[in-house]
Amino acid sequence: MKRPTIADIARRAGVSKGAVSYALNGQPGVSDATRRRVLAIAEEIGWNPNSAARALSGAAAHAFGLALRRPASTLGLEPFYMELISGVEAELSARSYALMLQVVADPDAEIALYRRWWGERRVDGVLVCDLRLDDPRVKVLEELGLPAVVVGGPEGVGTLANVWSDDAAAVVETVEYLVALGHRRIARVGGMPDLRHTITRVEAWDDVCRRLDLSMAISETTDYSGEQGAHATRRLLSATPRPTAILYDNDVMAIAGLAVAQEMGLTVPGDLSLVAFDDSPLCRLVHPPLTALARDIPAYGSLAARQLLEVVGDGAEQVSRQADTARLTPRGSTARPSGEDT
Amino acid sequence: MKRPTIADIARRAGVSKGAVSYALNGQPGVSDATRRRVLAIAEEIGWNPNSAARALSGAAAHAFGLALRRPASTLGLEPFYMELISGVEAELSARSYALMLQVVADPDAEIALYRRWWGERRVDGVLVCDLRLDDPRVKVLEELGLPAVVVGGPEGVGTLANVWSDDAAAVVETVEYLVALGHRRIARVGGMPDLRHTITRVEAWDDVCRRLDLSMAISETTDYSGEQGAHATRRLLSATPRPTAILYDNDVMAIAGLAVAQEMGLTVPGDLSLVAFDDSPLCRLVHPPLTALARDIPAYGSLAARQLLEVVGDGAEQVSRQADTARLTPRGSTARPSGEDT
DNA sequence: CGATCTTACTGAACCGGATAAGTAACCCGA
DNA sequence: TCGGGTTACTTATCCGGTTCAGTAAGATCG
Repeated sequence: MKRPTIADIARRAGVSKGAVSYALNGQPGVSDATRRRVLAIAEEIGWNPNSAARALSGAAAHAFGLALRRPASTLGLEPFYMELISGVEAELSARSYALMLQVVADPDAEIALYRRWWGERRVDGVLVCDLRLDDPRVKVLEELGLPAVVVGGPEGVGTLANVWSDDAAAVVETVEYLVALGHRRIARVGGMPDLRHTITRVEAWDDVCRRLDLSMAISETTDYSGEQGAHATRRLLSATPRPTAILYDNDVMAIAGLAVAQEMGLTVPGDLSLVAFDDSPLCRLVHPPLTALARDIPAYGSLAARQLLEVVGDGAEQVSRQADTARLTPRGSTARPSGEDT
Repeated sequence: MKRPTIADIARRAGVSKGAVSYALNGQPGVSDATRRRVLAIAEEIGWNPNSAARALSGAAAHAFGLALRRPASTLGLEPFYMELISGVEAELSARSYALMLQVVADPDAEIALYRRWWGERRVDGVLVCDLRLDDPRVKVLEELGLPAVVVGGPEGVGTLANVWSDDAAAVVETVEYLVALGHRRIARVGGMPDLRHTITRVEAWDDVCRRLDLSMAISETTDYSGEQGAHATRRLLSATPRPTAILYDNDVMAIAGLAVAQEMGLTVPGDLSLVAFDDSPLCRLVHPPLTALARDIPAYGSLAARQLLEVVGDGAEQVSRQADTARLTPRGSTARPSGEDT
């Protein structure tokens, strides 16, 4: 029952601990015969290297950290994180890297967690999500020298590496598409206003709406929850005249918006067109299926993981890498506005 | 930049490493004055215990493991895991325990992962989900002596601790409710047939349907995906006569089923009543909102985490603890069947 | 006042690997 | 046949904590 160590292997093989270590790590210094014997014994008694002992001898922790600052409820609902994690995992598990996950309550707790993880040498690097304006985490990570990859940017990441996708282009494409369909009164239900990517989207939205000279272009902000999405939709649809199209910052709010529209007796897409930022299978499951700005989020996570592996590996200087821009995927929730509204 | 060790503290404080260790751990053997001095220095130079060194001296890894065997796509969609994780985290992060997450491809990979985690002393215990019939993981964990808590059961968990909820009672309650509303032809779209909890639900379903002598009681099995849920629904609704109510084994399939019904021109709940097992905010967001068997999944995760802490803590013998039974939460998707169907 | 007990430490071993330095044994060429 | 190089090891040290066995100095007490 006691877990075997290299000393056990050494005793059985009749050689020293050092020789066993060389044999197991493919280092030169032992004969092929001895190496085979050692490996066979290790296999036989089910030996695994004690990661603590390895780490103590200066090796890497072979683990990355990911702190999530969202309440439990939101976490469960939004597919984004889970998809991101599965993408990260795809990259890491192939390399036997572990992912340490922790939910934190606030920015201070997150920073304390980074200090602890790094101090305890539990992780070799971290992934940072939900970049904010003047995000204090960036400076702390730089000071600590803790390798990190920011999922977001490219602005405001300091000297940290990052991966990002061009949300501005996606917003512009969507608005142009809606306008091409004939919409002139459009609205937007956005996420939390202090998040970097929300700011990027708002700016792109304002620019393109001004450029196309739309008669109505309202932006609302929410906390990404279905409740607030529904509430914002209700407010928007109670206005006179009401918008003929709404762009949501995530799929959960778009689905909530769809339910509100149906409940208010509006037909989608006849009376109202809806577009969701981020596409999850949910968008295809509701009726009508939602037009969405699809991003391959697992791929985004994989890219971030690969980048972090690189940063940790060769201590590369800052690298900024761009993921694919969200693809506008028209489905049943968008159409030209009905005549009276045009 | 170099991370400080207790040797650094010892040098500064002018005492030995041993004294510093006693001081930092609240052990007797140092005077209050020295203890305060040591703690102040530790604080000042930003010392954190090296977890590897601690673990090497026989301490716990202060981490639990969770292996997920689902493809990336399903993981992102189903809120269950993320909610479970957030519940687990709520318990663990308060105790500075970390959660190691890894996605695995198949049962063998999962077992190999347990061996590795335990051998490398990376985790103090694991949470096991998706218990199957004759699940090979149980025996391996028992043999390894790796502390574990099965989320499921109570049958088939061997000598492992477990937490479970009474799905059979929930199924019975739901069927009785539908029958009380006047339904006599009901169907069920279930999850993967080799999962323990699916078997439990099927048996309860068969029993109660036989007892109530229903004229139609079909069970379909799926892989929990929205696609298969939609497909099963299409098949069920194409039958003559068709069922007037369907119980789904998760919310994703129920939402897919709702979309299928609407697409086939059936009104919900007029022509068809729907009930979802597991309630996520999604059920409230679609129109009509879905009647659901609500479980507090974060609480379920917390319970499992607390149990694992106990098992690890005092090496308690087998404990089986029951979580709350799913509560039937009627919403807009269930009603008495329209006259012709009764 | 000397024996004993307590307090507050020090020094060293230990955990399980990695690794540098040391050491036999053997081979090769001059 | 001897020096030099290689091979195949062994020995010892290190990583950063924990912990146990000392050990001085001071307090307590008969």
